[in-house]
Amino acid sequence: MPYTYEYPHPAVTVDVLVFTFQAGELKLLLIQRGRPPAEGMWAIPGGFVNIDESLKRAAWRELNEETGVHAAYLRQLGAFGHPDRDPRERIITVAYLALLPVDRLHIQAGSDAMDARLFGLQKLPELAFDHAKILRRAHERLRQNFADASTALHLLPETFTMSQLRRVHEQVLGETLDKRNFSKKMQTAGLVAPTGEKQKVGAHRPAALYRKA
Amino acid sequence: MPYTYEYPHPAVTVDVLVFTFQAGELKLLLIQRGRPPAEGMWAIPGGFVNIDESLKRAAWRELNEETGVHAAYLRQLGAFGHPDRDPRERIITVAYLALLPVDRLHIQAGSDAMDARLFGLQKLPELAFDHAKILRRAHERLRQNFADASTALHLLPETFTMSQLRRVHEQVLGETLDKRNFSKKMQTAGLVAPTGEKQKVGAHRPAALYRKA
DNA sequence: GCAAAAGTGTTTGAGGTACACCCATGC
DNA sequence: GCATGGGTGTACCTCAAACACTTTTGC
Repeated sequence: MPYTYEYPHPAVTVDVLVFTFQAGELKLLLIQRGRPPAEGMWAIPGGFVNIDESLKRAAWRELNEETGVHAAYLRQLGAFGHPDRDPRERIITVAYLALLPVDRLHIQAGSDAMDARLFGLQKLPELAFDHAKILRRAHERLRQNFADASTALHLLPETFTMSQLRRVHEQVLGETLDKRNFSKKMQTAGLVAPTGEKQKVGAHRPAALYRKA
Repeated sequence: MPYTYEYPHPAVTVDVLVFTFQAGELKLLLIQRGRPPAEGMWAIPGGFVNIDESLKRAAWRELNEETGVHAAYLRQLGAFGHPDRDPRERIITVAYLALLPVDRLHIQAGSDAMDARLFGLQKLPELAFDHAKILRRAHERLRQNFADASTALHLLPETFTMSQLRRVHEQVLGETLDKRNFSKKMQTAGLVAPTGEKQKVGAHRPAALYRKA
């Protein structure tokens, strides 16, 4: 108990919103809390920032602990610090946004979690603390970041079909996009290159595969 | 000395980047530090977050202490938390971006400042701590926010000329803009309305005044 | 009258949007 | 053969960009 200060200090955590794209849906990684407060509730994964660790480094550590991932699109979303957002003590959290392809993601429930799962954004459980607010801000931010169309590529595997890429955009923007216009735009923008391969799934014409250009 | 914790806690501050537009230039409010560390150096105004105060509220308090202003455009820029960014102890700061018209700004050097002044962005002194880094991020963010052309209006007084508005944009974007195209865009976007008044200054044709529409 | 900033229209090109039919496959 | 999603081209329109001369004022 040796850490003493002249003035009260808040605790600082990082929370990482891990988004990926699976089964035609944009999904978010949540953990089920294994201890109080909010035990049993679903929450955005995160943890305390070590005293000699940068915020970004703490975010990488948390991301790695939950997913095994070392490299990904990782951006700071912002700080959330309402005085009563956590019942234990004053906790300020810095939220990060991570985008990564589902095939690189190996979900591991951290030591203080009962479970960890991906949830479609339309099928989310009730979230602990102020995490619903953080998620709303993340979603707004995603929409902004998708103005740069290359952002979506971080959510997909090495190769992907044009429909998959289009569905990522559609789900983030919350509107449907024209197939022809979308494909034209991606190609003339030089964002994707055809691999020459095709992907056969289901009772329909195979789809051409593309890679990030 | 009564504040003890089981684990070390960082201190948390808010810093407020106050931008305004004066004498044809985009300016930033800086304070000259009146005590160590970095005594005598110029810095972005800020201070510690009270333990029962939200981040936003702390930012408003700091803004008000330095400028007397209660209402302004105030947005969170982000958190900066390198472990060695302050020599005293681990301090994480949450930076805010404020835009306000110069005629509402009443600069008051806070209690721990020797001086407070506006600086043109091209004529900045060397900044304390990691404040140059924070400023770079603020400038990037300003450029992004100016994609919404109405943002610039927060920097100008109630009435203004088209040239003033154009110069705000030019300085944030770092490029010159075509007079005719700019004026057309502002008016067809419905962002400004002519007041009917004119402003006579200097040996040239008077400029029409506009207000926010 | 001259210097200094304000004011004003037209043309062009690029990119975004709307829109409908045939193709390859599995069952 | 039929259901399913994949793939393709054209016409239109909107908006951004380029561009030069006249006007009003103070000195």
